[in-house]
Amino acid sequence: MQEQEYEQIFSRFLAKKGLRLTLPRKQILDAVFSLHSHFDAEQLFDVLRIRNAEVSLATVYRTLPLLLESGLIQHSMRQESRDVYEHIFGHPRHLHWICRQCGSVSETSLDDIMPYLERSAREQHFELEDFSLNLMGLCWRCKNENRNQ
Amino acid sequence: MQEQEYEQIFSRFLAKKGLRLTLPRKQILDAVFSLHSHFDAEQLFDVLRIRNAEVSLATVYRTLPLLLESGLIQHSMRQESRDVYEHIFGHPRHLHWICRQCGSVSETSLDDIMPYLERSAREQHFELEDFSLNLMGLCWRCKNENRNQ
DNA sequence: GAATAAATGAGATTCATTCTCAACAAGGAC
DNA sequence: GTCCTTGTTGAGAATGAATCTCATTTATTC
Repeated sequence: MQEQEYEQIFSRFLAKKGLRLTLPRKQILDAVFSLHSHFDAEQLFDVLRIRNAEVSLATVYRTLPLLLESGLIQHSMRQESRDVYEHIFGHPRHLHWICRQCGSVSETSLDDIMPYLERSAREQHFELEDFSLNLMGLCWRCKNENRNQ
Repeated sequence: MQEQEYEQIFSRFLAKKGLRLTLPRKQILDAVFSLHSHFDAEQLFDVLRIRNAEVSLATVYRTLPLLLESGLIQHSMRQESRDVYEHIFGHPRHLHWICRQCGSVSETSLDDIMPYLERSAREQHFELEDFSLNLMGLCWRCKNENRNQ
């Protein structure tokens, strides 16, 4: 399965930094990849408890930056004053359309604008590592709802 | 001067909501437009004190959402766990290139990708109100510095 | 099997932001 | 004018996500 792959990636990443893939880290990693949508630290912590993994919230918070740096997850947005992440292993990067009314998040491809961003980065000699492209407004659902009131 | 213009805009916006352009709000508005770069709530508060405006931090925090909603400022990024804003009256919208090492922020035009975003919004019947397009990495300065070490 | 370095949980701490509340204005109705 | 409603403010308390501390445990090396 794919499981081995992300584990290998993380394990190698950690080794390169002189760190180890411990049980808590493995459990956090698995929890992250068991989710197929956005999550924040607290939600991830809940998933871990449901899976009977004895990992503290502190360790969750400590592991997130490592996962970010390894490239396995990305910081995808900030919602309700919480940092929201998603795993991006296998996924292509995408834009987020965030409804300010119902909070729903939908995604679209970045293909059309990626070449432009890359060219722009090259022109400035900027080394692009990460980015967040979030678009806020009203989804069609909420737009219609508001109209009918 | 331009001063009247943003004041009028804000005043009208407030009136539409049954609110008034009070002295503290006027002072905050002027402080915002006296700045020509990004700022957070605390920095804005400092500017107000320097200008001898007796405005509390609470009022600064209360006024920022109003300025946002009026379209006079935008939430441009989050840096060091603080929300960073900038006024956008007269300015065209832009992308932010944020260096993770030195914290510098540079801007480039959105012209090339805006049509795509608008088309994509139309296709989904999404009413676009606001967006943040932030690109993180290393600026050329820090990239060179790292190389020379 | 020391010695060194990394990891962890639990709880305390930080700090940006929001909330509460009492006091104060402004404007309309009469 | 006076009453009444509604908006506004400052000061400080409260919130809560994220980080830090520290004592303890675990792994690795020599």
